[in-house]
Amino acid sequence: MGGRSCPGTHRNLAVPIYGLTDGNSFYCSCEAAFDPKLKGLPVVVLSNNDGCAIARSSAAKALGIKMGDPWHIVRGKRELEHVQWYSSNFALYGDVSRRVFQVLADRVPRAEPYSIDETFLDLTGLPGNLHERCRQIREDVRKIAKIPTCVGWGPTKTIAKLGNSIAKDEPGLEGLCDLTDPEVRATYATLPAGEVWGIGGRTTEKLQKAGVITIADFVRLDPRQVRDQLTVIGARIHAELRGISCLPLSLVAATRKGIAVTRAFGHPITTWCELREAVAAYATRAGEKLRSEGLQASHMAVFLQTNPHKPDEPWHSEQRAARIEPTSDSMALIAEAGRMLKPLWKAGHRYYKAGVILNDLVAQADQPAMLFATRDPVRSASLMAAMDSVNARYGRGTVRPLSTVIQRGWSTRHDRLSDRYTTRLEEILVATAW
DNA sequence: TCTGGGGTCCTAGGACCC
DNA sequence: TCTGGGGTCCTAGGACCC
Repeated sequence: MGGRSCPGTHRNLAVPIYGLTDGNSFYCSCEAAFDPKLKGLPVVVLSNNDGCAIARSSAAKALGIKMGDPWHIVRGKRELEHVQWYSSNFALYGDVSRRVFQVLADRVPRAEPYSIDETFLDLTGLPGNLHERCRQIREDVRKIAKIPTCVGWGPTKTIAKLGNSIAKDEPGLEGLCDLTDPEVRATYATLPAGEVWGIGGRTTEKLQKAGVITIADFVRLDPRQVRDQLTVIGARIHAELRGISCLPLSLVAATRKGIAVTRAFGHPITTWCELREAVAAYATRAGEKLRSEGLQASHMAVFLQTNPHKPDEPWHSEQRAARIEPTSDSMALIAEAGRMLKPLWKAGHRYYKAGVILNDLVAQADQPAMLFATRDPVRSASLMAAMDSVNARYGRGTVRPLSTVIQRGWSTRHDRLSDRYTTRLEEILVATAW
């Protein structure tokens, strides 16, 4: 990696220093934060449907459990009997994430949340010993939010990110890695280029064919060549590794560009009836997400896939997309999704996964009709929580569970479809002509 | 031999990230 | 039997317009 660039132009300005903190095995650490006896044990957090491992504690990693391992295979192994496994609880992880961010934001001039477990920090011009400062921040997060982290820092975000991953891999560094010094960076330039943030599998392959193996090899390339072969994205990474900051800290939370609700069914679906029910539920959920953020969507895509893990069965993946009237009304979304899905569905296929994706989001014009659609006879906690959040936003009683409505014989406020609450999915499907 | 060309909008698809 | 669910950004190419 090269030295710092552009010296002297802004002699009066301090050299920028970016930090990156990252929660170790974040989801597992969240579970352990609420159940301290998990500390040090092999813990695994599973994806939706408990399909595969999406987080492993270090003890679980040591047992050889990999990211994305299908749980039905791993579970059967005798030597893994004592692994503690959890279904994912994203509401919990979101809460912990906000707490961690608050601790960080209170301790640096500027902080940018990057992902559920990562935060970029502005460490520019801080007085005193930076290493000691980062050590203290890390300690505070562990004490207050109960989450172990690593911190890396350097002159650009990409270098900070690299520092963070080095801090994670080298126990001797005690979770801290300072890459502000070009000479220190040079000692890590023998790492594979694929370790760099933004250089994924495809790019690594491409680079290898050109004889580029290590970070040092990559940095040595001619910038124009990088721009030609790897587009502006590659060019930015290349510059950042040479100490030229191209990715500024952004303090305004980016407005969301899209909303996706996609899911594997858990078992193959063959009938139109089952399929429409699943996709109607996704569209309903997508509408809830829109409304909870005060947004409307004016573009929708729907897709349908068979199982990609069955090489002997033919694989189909079909998608349809179209502009729609701006809406956040679940009813309208269900109707649109149905219209798009119908020509995609074919009898005889064993469908594995489907999804509804909303794009071109705009601020909501006015309040849409509320819809509470579920076949679930159980009032699950997540359902009640979703209902509460709608009511908190639009006023008490805007939505209620179906059972309450029936029980009390209420004739309730209307929606666009009929003169009473439409809460049963079957009715919605009939009414929207699926 | 040589088919206008540039701008803009839209979509699909690729690549990467957590 | 059972294999994640979200996101972002960029590019190429077609349609359309002048």
